[in-house]
Amino acid sequence: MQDSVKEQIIQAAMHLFGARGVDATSLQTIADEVGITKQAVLYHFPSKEALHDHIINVLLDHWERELPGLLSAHRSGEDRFSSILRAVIAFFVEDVDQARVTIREILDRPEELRKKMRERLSPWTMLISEYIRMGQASGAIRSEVHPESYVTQIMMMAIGTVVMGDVVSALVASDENEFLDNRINELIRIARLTLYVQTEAPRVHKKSQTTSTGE
Amino acid sequence: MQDSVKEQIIQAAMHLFGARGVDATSLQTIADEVGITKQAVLYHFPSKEALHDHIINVLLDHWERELPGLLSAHRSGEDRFSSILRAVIAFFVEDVDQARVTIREILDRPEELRKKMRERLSPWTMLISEYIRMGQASGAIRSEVHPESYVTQIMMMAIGTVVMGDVVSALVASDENEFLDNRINELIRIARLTLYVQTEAPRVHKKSQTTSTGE
DNA sequence: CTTGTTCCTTACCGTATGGTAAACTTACGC
DNA sequence: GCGTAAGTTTACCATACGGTAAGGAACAAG
Repeated sequence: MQDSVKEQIIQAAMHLFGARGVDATSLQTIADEVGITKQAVLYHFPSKEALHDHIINVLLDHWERELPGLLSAHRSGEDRFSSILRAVIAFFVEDVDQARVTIREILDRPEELRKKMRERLSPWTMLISEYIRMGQASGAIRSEVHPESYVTQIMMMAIGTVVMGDVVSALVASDENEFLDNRINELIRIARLTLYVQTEAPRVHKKSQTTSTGE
Repeated sequence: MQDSVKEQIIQAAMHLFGARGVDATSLQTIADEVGITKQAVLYHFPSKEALHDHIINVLLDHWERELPGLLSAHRSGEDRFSSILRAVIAFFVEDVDQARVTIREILDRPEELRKKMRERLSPWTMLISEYIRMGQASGAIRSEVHPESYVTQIMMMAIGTVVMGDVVSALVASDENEFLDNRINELIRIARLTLYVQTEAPRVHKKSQTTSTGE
């Protein structure tokens, strides 16, 4: 019974905020999508700003809840890396709305988001930096890697791949033959190769140069 | 004398659209920034949508004009790559507003932007893909590179670094010690290493393993 | 002086927005 | 039956928005 009206409002808002942006989404539109009146929305959330804030918190809650799981419980060794990265990407793919809202929030209210991210998420992601430093100490990870910047760049690439990739790829694709899977594979190749000392791909997926006969 | 009112409107709109988004920017706000009335804006542009469209075209014009120059007129060899990439990044850094507007447009009107990008920009960026393929044929560039995806990802990383980097880096930085330069350097390292076959940092040979701090 | 054009202003309008106030409905404990 | 609290509705409001209409100021050409 938790799929209450309030929950529906949150879902609708997350979707619409992601698709059109907060400013471009009126309370009426959200209400319509849920099938209630605008005032019903204002009953559950005292103001639009309160709803906005709540949506951001929902998003951070979700990440805070899922992130630890993504970073553990995977195979060990170097494949562990690909596995984790794929999980992170899948996480964004499954929640495109949330990814879009995140990017919009970065643009609209960077200061607030920075603060919240640092408070709530950085404890987890900084584990990755630590992991990298340990790897550097043991010689498994390239010494030139700048851990924090590396993580930042890969994270950005992951979320960007999902949210903006299909448009950016128009820069370079003359046809519709540029698919998400290709970009994800390239992202993983890039991330892995630039991290580990020995990464001459165990199984070179030499899928194509001329035709990517994907689905 | 071309720094006319119309030009001022365009500049103000570019800035405000980038900072707050198109929907969140009223014609009045633009007019205020220029120091004229709202109707003066509507004299030069018949509607807000027309202004919006024009801004996007200005942006594409700019890119179309500058891109060729960025891709040529640089040193040759492998340094040419870093040089070009730095120029591209500098291009975004100098026009953060335009970069921000671009990302917002990707979110708000992906279809339209896709179309325009493909028509106007892809001829230039596809040169890079061609360059990569040639490099692959000659053996200088890694065969695993998926040219289009590679270009897409690096482009996205470049623009993302400038526009979203400081917020995303909050994921991993406990303090303000994470700067743009670090991310740019890491981006260049990543881009270069994943492209060329021989990129074991020009100076790292058997001699020394612990050479970390590059330039 | 008149006419026309360019650029910009004041005045105004219909609509949609976020938000307040109050009434209504349903359910539940007493 | 009565009170009361949660949830939702209808009614209403002030504001801000994009846009239209019309009029002026400046200036040039006849």
